[in-house]
Amino acid sequence: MDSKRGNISLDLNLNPFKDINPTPKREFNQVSQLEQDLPVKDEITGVLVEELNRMATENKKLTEMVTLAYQRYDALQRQINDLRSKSSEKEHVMSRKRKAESEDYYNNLTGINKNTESSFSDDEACRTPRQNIRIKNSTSYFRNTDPSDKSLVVKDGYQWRKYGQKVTRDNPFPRAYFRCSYAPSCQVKKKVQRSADDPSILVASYEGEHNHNHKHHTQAALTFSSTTCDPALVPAPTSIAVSGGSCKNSDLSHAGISNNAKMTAQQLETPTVQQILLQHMASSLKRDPNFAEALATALSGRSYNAWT
DNA sequence: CGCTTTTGACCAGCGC
DNA sequence: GCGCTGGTCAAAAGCG
Repeated sequence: MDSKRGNISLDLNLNPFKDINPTPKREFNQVSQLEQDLPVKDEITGVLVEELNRMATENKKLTEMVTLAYQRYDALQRQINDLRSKSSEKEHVMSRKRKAESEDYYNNLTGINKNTESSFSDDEACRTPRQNIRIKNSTSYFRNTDPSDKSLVVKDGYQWRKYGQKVTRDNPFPRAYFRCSYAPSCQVKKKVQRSADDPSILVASYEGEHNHNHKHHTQAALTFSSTTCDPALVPAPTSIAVSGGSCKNSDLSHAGISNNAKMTAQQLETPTVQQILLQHMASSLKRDPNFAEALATALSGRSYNAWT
């Protein structure tokens, strides 16, 4: 893993006085005096070498801490993804019968043979001719910014009509049922339910595929589907979406730094992302005159204290 | 007035 | 057969 991450050393500038102007006059005078006093100069050199060694040790410790934090974060992300995939499998098994029923319902309505993804394995999907047109399912996660909002309305760019609400057994929060209301022929449905673990997260399950392109124009944020990245299916919510998806091409620049923690393990394991992040951190610290001055002050203060 | 939301009733599958 | 559960229907109410 470290080989993928690359060099994550903080690369601290251990000679901060080099780039800082002007050099304090008092220091210059002290150096001049020190040149006249060789025993004191040797002592100062020893102190500086000791300080350099100490900084190198601290740098190494910090590097180890960052590495450890990355390892722990990756492990947690893997656990979350495992739990998500297990719960998704369980839900597919439970609803297999019902999905088959809804499939018949769609067939009666449209006259087109469609199958749910959960009804066939991928191998079967490849072998079965009627798999050419399939009902696609996906799950998206939306962060609800307003805790008082209990309407379960998810702004994903499409126009929905609510046709039912139920309290389910495994979740204290009600589940809302929506149909696409833009086109009568569009049979896309979605279920929205607040996450039992985190009530601030709305879980939207989409069933089917829009047969039109109607969307609102305010598509500010991104979504990452946990089961598919089909752009025709994945909605474009105006709220912030989170999930364990794998849309590698997603532009994360709009997600904001607060969403960094929500990036998938796969995304974080990408060496380029980590390297860019680390390079950005390092360059930001290097460019920041306040940081350099603070570091120089700290070092000069320590050295000055050592001298006195 | 037309559209959406609410909400109780209804239906079908499933396990016992 | 019965009860539980998830999904859907449809009448009434709400809203602009």
